[in-house]
Amino acid sequence: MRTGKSGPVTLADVAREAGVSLATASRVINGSERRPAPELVERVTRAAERLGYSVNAAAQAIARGVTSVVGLIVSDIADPYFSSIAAGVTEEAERHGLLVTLASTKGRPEREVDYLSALRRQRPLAIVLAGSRRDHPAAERRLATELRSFRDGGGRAAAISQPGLDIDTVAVRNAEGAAELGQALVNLGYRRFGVLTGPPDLRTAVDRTAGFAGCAAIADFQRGAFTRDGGRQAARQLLRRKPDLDCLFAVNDVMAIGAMVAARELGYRIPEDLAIAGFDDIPSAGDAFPALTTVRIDLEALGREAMRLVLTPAAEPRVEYATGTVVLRASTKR
Amino acid sequence: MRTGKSGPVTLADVAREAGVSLATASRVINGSERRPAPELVERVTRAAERLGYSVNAAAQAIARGVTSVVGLIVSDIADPYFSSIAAGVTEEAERHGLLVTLASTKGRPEREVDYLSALRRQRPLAIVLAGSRRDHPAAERRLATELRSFRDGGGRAAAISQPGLDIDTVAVRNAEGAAELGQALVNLGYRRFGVLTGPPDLRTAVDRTAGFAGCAAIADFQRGAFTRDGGRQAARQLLRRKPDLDCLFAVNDVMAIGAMVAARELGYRIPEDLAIAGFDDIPSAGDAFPALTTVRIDLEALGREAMRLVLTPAAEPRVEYATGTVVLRASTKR
DNA sequence: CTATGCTCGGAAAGCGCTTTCCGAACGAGG
DNA sequence: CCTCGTTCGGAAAGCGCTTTCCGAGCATAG
Repeated sequence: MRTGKSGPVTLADVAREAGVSLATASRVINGSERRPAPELVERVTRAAERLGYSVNAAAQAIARGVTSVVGLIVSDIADPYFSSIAAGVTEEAERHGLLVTLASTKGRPEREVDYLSALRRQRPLAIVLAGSRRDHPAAERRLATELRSFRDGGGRAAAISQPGLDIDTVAVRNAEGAAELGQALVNLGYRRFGVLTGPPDLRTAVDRTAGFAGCAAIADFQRGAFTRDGGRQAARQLLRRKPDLDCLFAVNDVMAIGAMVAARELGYRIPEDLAIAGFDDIPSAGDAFPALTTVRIDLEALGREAMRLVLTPAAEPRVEYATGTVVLRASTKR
Repeated sequence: MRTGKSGPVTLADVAREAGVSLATASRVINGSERRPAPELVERVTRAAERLGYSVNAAAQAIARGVTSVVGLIVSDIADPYFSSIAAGVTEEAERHGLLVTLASTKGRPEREVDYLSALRRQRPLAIVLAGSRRDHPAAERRLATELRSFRDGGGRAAAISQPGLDIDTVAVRNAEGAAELGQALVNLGYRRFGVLTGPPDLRTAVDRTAGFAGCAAIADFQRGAFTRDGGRQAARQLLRRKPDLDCLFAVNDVMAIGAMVAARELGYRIPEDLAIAGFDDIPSAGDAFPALTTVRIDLEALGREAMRLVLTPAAEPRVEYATGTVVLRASTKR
């Protein structure tokens, strides 16, 4: 099909093929204000098709001064929590004809900054930060600096999860959700609670623990990584130490699922011997057996909402709160 | 910090600030062959930092003729199967300093083409197609055309899953894996098999069904969507029709998990009354209760391998096969 | 001390597009 | 029949970079 010079077909090629000027070709292809005569439109369209032309987004971006991509930074795209958020973000992006460039930091705050600056180079319309906020002052400061430069240059950014970054934020009422859950479990008659807390520098984890502690008397804590295996190990240690707990609260669902595995390995029946509850309501929470009691957060909505915020500029950073709802399932049946 | 004109800081701004020419600034920033004198490097670096400069990737792409992004098309990023693949792709991309632009088609073949052409505009170094191949001749033809233009223009592409697209492919030995699983289940003593097949136009689903059927006598089939709910509904219908099956094979894990839910709703104990097996070994398969027997595919490796293939150009399209290994777990314990 | 060969900054061309501006062509109004 | 106002195609400038090319300055060899 293509002959001669290599590399992608350019608009100039199309114009030549159609026997019109570059300007006319451009006007046809990008549907500008000025619509050339029907016959020319036809010729150009045909030529473009014949050559398999695809506009060069980079050139367009540079000429127009805006791109049509948004950046998304998550901690781990394989984690259902983040992949659900990503689904919401991509869905809303698509609705606006935008492409999403994804970065997965694997939880390391330094990488978050690196990725932010890599994304910044793409001059995205907006950047959504969905990585978990950690108490890591140095990284946080670098992040803020980078973010400021980005916004000074006309970029827009939003965060999902904790507020505190001085940008549009969709925050989760972690403490409140955990408190409600704690209350519900107390109402169910549980008394000897064990809590599997996440990393101490992870604000989400800390807030959930605190909220829960406000409503339910906690017999013991055990820290663990924010992952399935973290939950499993933490539960194992905790149950070894305090075998007579009657309910375990893991600060997120993936930990809770790990905890279920551990509890069963130690011979507990769930929920008869030990109840377990989580937080987030990731898709597999409802499929676990017994189905996991948790605090439902509409994760896709979080993603969609962050996109919406970031695409409707405002003078001041806004913070929206998503509240979770307690979902009692079989893992805490009495 | 910034004064005067708006928009992001440009290299020209940096050069002016540092009192050097554009050329020198460029040489310092992008680390070209020619290293300017230390003093100038210092001045430029300082100026860039002071201004919060971030190179414009689009301009760079256009000047250099290559970008540093790769495109990834999946069916549904919220599905653990695809998010695991995405994790592999992003991991390998990062290792090469590349950014990943993600598109989620929600299973509609037409959208796959749309996204492909949208991605093509970004002139990515490579595009990885991880959407499921369907028998949808029209869409497939458009896809092939688009793909050809992309490659004619110097782009590289790879597919994950089925071969047949005339590009580098990482394929899964679906039939073989399913056959091995069938054999293993027969060895375990199961005899009355029910199969939950996916959509009839989905090659992956068809191949797995066929492979399984080659080794195990199938009492009945039931078609269903390739999702959790599809599995649940299909299982429900099938079990209503043939209540005395002793083992259900769902052509993927998410369907199998849905089937578990349905079976339990109908009063079956698993695995005592009914065994269940899936395919893929998504992360939650091992966490299900009872843990799900399945065919393990290293999904992240699929993603990594596809990236590797696509980044090491070859004259002819290559096809690599990933073979699954049967993992017997509690859901088929005898 | 001159000829030769470097090294190193900077001017400028060029990447693929968009958009402004200009001038030609044409229709309508007087 | 002329003028004015439109419409429309094309030339060219410009977007932010990279890179080639040139010329100045310097060290070394003869």
